[in-house]
Amino acid sequence: MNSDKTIYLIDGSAYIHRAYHAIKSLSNSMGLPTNATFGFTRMLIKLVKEHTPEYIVIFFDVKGPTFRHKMYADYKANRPPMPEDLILQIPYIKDISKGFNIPVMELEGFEADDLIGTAARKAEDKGFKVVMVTGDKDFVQLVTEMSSIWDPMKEKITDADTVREEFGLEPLQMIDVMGFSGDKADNIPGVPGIGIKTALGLIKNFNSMERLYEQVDTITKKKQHEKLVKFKDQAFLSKDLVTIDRNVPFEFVPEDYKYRSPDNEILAELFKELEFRRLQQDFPKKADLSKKKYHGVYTEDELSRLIERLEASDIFALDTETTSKDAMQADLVGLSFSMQPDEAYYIPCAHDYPDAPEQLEKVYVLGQLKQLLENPEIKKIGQNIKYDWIVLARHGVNLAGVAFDTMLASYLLNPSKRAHSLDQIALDFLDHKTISYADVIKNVKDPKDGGTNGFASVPLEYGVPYACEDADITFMAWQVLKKDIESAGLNKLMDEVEMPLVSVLTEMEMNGICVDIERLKSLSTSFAERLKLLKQNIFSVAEEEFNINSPQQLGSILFEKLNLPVQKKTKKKTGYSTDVDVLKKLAPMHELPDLVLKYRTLTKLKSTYTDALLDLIHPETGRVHTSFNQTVTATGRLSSSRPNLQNIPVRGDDGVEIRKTFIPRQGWVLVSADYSQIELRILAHYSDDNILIKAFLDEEDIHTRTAAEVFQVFPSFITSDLRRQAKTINFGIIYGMSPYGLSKELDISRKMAKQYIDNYFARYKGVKRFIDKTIEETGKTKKTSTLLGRIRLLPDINSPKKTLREYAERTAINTPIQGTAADLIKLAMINVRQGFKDKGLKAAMLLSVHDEIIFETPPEELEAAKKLVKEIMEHVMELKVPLKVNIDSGKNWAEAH
DNA sequence: CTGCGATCTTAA
DNA sequence: TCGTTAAGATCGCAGC
Repeated sequence: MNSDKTIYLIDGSAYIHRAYHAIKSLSNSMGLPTNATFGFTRMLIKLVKEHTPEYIVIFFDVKGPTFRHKMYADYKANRPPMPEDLILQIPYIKDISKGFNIPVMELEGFEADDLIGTAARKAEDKGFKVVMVTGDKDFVQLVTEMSSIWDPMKEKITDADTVREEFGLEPLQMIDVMGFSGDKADNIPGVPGIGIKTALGLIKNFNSMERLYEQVDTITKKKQHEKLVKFKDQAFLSKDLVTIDRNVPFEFVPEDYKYRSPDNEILAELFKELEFRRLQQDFPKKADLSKKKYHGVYTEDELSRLIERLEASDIFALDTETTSKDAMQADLVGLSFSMQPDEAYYIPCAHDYPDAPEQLEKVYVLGQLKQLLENPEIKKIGQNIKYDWIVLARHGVNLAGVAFDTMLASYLLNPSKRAHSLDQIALDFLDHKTISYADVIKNVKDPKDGGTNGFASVPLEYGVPYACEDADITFMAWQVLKKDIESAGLNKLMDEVEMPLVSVLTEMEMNGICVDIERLKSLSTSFAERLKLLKQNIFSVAEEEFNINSPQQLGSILFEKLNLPVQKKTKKKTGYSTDVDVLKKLAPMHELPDLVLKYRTLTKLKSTYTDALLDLIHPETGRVHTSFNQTVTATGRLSSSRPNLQNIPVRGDDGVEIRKTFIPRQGWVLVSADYSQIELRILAHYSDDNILIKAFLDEEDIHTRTAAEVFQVFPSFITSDLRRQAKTINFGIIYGMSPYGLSKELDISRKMAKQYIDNYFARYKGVKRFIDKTIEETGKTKKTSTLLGRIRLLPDINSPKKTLREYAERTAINTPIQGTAADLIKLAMINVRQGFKDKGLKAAMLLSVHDEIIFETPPEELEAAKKLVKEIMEHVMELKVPLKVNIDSGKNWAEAH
């Protein structure tokens, strides 16, 4: 007997349907839906990882009628046909199964249930233990002492004892129960009025359907007796329908189902096409490490030979290894280079661990490399080169000749991707799985003893191949990416905007901005005092102490203790919403909501701005050095982090107090230049709308103009409230707002909101045309683009799912507008920096906040700098309407803005 | 203790 | 179901 052998029988059809409905939206950049495929794959991975089965087989339903349809014409009659976007995924799901090396069984005229029932019986006969992998409750009848059910998604195991415990019956009796109760989903009628509860009771009393009918007259409940008698035939028919056929004619040869490990080659290929990035990493194609020529450079002789080779090549990839991810804090521990595929060099110069080999001095290495690195004629390739640029600059080397950044290239090709790391690029563009940093750092000896010092603590037998690979992959990725960039028509944007911007951002990050530390500290204390009072006040009003920061606890106080009316549930309907809108609505009814609102704004300001800012002041420069990310946003904007200086408060007295803590360096002036109505001007340009264009040419107030058009009132009669409403409409248009959204924002009826929008489009006909045309065009190309040719892929633009499609439509409108604004300000930053240099001005650019550039200048050059910046920004590109820049200066950011 | 999703708030 | 793009704090839960 081989009773220790276990076979897994997988209900494939059930899983693909479940995954399809559980995962709302997922598709690759080609628009191929992948939600069911992904869910199915995740289930298989879980199965294979957690259970390591010895025998395994997947079953699928076959399209078309089964023997049950012959018994009962209406079987599954209320089932809608399989959705189009699921049918498309079936071939991939079968391919995935093949990739896992799991055999697939299907048979015309039978459902997966019957095949599994039969297979289970035959396997039991041969002495196997059986695990049926499914989430379908119909399978309970197949459970025996040898066979159980496992639902990997709910982590639930159902064996014979569980069935007895849960239902109080033997598994086989569940057939009779279901015969009575029927099944809505499969259109099995059962006996009307008898549900699962009643049916369970009946079978507990009578043991089976047959026995029940033998003694049917002993049933005392009149109504129930009547129904049972009347629907007797239907009950037996239902029982037959729910009975899983355990005698389907097919061969069962266990040896055919013996499990082999997955075929990574096939899976890697599939995952790549489907764009399952996380999974792709788990099933890598094997790299051929043997052909790699990676070298450590330890002697003066080796270094000079390497430099000769680098000087002789037109272009090479470089990478730095350091002690920190923060470029402003990192110490250099080594450099790697690659000038041809599969070959790379690492020069360690500060690795420090017990028994570390002797290395070249850092100062010596940089001294030798300086000329090469600062030579603009010899081109350099990097991955996130801004990082290396800053690190090297802090070590006295000013990089020149930077020609290509692989991270930027990956971003331009598809800005919606979450990751543009070298690991991801290697997978996406080279089909290569890199050595993981986690694996390398694992080899650090005695991590507890004295703590690690980042890459400096990595032993060189691991450090050299890792560092070499970085340079090697960067070089090889460049070869692929430069071609992709060219064929996508992105080379101009790359060469004239993104690459030149890197050096501008490098300078800005190194400049940093000065903050008034004393002022910030006293602001923090004053916030703390006010918070203490507020907190006491809140607790006394609530008559109990609780965590005000917890929406959950706040919700139970507001809506359960105080019984205030619930306004809305949270997104995932897990609880009551307590956001600003809700609290504002509740404010007139009770004292508490308003206090909480005040508490919220104050804690936000204190924790996110005052306290966090103090923590991020650089120990040496005494300034705050944000990092600008060039590859995050889907539209082409920059983002800023640690700290995020793009969302420093501007509204409210306390916000202004925070802005006042940003100051120029001693004796200088802070200047802020911002584009006026940049997005609406871009809309005017794109749409060629007469009214919009005229309004900007005449320098009208655009929101007043819109109010006049939409509300049919002369501009001189527009009140500030009407102007406010028009402003909301103007922004709503840019974001593709619906009548519902507008009604909520303006607190008016939906009908009224629709009227406003209709009025808007009736007047601004060009805007309407632009929107329609853009959506139509995007439907064909599946992407939108900005004036400078930046693209964003929109695979869902023709999706049959309304929410997905409409979201894609909104982004198809918004991205060209927001993205073109981003193009403009990026160009402006490049030109302004160049302008300062050309005119010999000392002014230094510090920040950029979407439509605003902030710089500092000595006061004697203030007027010249302002004039230059305004001139450059306003003429960075010629649109159909003029660009307008407001520029102001002061002794802090609040004054300048 | 760490990671992660959900909720909430800040900006343009 | 219902307006775009971001970063970040905190809570509360799951898993180690």
